[in-house]
Amino acid sequence: MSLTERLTNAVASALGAAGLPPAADCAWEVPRQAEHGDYATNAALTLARAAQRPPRQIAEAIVRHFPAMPEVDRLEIAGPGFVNVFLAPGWVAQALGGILAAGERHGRGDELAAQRVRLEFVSANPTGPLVIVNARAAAIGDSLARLLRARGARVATEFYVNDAGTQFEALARSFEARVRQAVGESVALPEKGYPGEYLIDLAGEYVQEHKLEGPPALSAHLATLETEGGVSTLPRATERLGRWAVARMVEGQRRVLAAYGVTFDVWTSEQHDVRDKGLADRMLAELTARGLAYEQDGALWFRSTEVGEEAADDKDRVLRRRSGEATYFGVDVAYHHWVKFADADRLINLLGPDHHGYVARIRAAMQALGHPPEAFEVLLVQLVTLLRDGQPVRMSKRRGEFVLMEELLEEVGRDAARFTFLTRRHDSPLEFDLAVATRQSSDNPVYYVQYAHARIHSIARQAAEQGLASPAGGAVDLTALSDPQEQALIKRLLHFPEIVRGAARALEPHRIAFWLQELAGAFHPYYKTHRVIQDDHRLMLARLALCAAVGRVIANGLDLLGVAAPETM
RNA sequence: GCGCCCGUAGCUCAGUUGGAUAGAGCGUUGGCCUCCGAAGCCAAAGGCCAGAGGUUCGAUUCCUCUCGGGCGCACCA
Repeated sequence: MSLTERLTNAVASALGAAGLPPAADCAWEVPRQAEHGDYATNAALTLARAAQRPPRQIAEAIVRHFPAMPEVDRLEIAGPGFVNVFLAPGWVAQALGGILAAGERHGRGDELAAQRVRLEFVSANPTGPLVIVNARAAAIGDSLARLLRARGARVATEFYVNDAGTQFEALARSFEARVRQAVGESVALPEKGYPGEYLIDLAGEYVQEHKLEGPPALSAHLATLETEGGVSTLPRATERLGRWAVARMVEGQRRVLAAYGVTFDVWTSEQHDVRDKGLADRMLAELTARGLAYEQDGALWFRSTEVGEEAADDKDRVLRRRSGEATYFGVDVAYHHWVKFADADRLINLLGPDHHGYVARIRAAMQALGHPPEAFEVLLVQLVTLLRDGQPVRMSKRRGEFVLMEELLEEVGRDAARFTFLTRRHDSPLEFDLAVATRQSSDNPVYYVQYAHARIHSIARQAAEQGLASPAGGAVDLTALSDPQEQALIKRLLHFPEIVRGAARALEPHRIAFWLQELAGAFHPYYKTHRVIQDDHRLMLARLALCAAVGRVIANGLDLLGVAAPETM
């Protein structure tokens, strides 16, 4: 049972003893001001109305009947009726032992143990290399997975490859044109094609790998491709070329993500895992049978406006075009219901802001199919405005101008890039100045946190070299840690599990990043003013234990962000 | 026109399901290495939390409106 849970029980017990009704919710917070104690509750304030008593009177009753606890040194009533709790220094010092014993598990919990989560992020179209905003989504998504797992959830991370439909066809046609150009044919890029240089490079690779020397060789090659099967409305050879390009593109994306430290449990192909299995047609039939879809003007429409009180869309949406082909939406409903919900009871999708108009209809469809509204969550990751020396850089795959995620990794580095993305809320637009990030890389807050970790390991190394390593477990007298800064550090470490729990519940990994900066910000000054390695052996061992715990928690926190915790820098 | 997100220090951003005196980094100014790592520490300056109402014991936080910025509103994905 956590400390705040024990405190809550104590309040309940006190209220009972005082003959007062139980507090509906007894929330504990850590006051900003140290003078206000280590924990404070507003229970008396929230209870005042129901109990028809002044809050301070209730607070007095709570304090008077509060059961004795080894954790608590004293209580105080403050302001309009807060009950402030001051922890007992002896108990705090001993609590450090619990943190050290928990080690890697300090911060973990099991309140999400019942959840099977399907977490989709990045899911960039296979029509070009990954760009900066993908790096942001990757950092957030990967950290979310780590957070949810830390609190017990079973998480499957997923990258959904949109390798079908209009965009795929545009890519296939563009790629074919580039291949033809590569062997010397004079053909123009299709009108809605992708002009990016990456397709030129890729076409060059294709020609080289297939040893296509000149237009005749290409024609013969394309003729052989025509004989093989295809599923889109494209000429078969064009589609085959497109498939090859997509496979290469996805492989490139996968490789960059891996270099970033992000791997996915599931790579879903729209073509193979949804369309080829006929899931879309099955879904459209099912929706029609359930009366959730209707025909009009030759198209099949979903009753978005009539489904789900909160999820209601503002207009009905097309599931199947007059041409007979399912829309992206139609496919997506089938995919969400039969693929994603097949082995998960909670879906979390990270999408770009351009998708936000799309969320309502998918949510409506999921509710109509019987999934509770809270089982489908969408996090809109806002755009990254990339600056170079203060000047905005346009990022458009279609115009072929962008800064690649790969380049970001080279210029800024994996840890600094991830940490920077994770020190912003996902829903606030982000300005990322490459020049500044590169020039000031040593001022990046990530190094501040990592430096504290490296410093701690340096101390431990020196202690070990001097034969001062701490004795086998339990022999350290932690009560030596009575200094206010030491007490404050331990209390901070004790907060960590609650911070992780809150970040996982709110799906906000940035809370971890900020908290780590605060922890490092408490450790560095402590280090400056307190000698760890020193003559007082008892105090030294206790301080070594404190440092070890701080290092351990920093490492645990950085791990939740997917950032390394180096022992030397 | 309708909908969503955002507006907090010069800049980039936090602000714990509404809590007590709104914080950090960068930048600026001034100090600190014969002593466990100066990627560090100490100090100063910097705010009408866009604005106006409302709910509340209490509002940066919730509601309404106004202003300002971004993004969506396809038988595209």
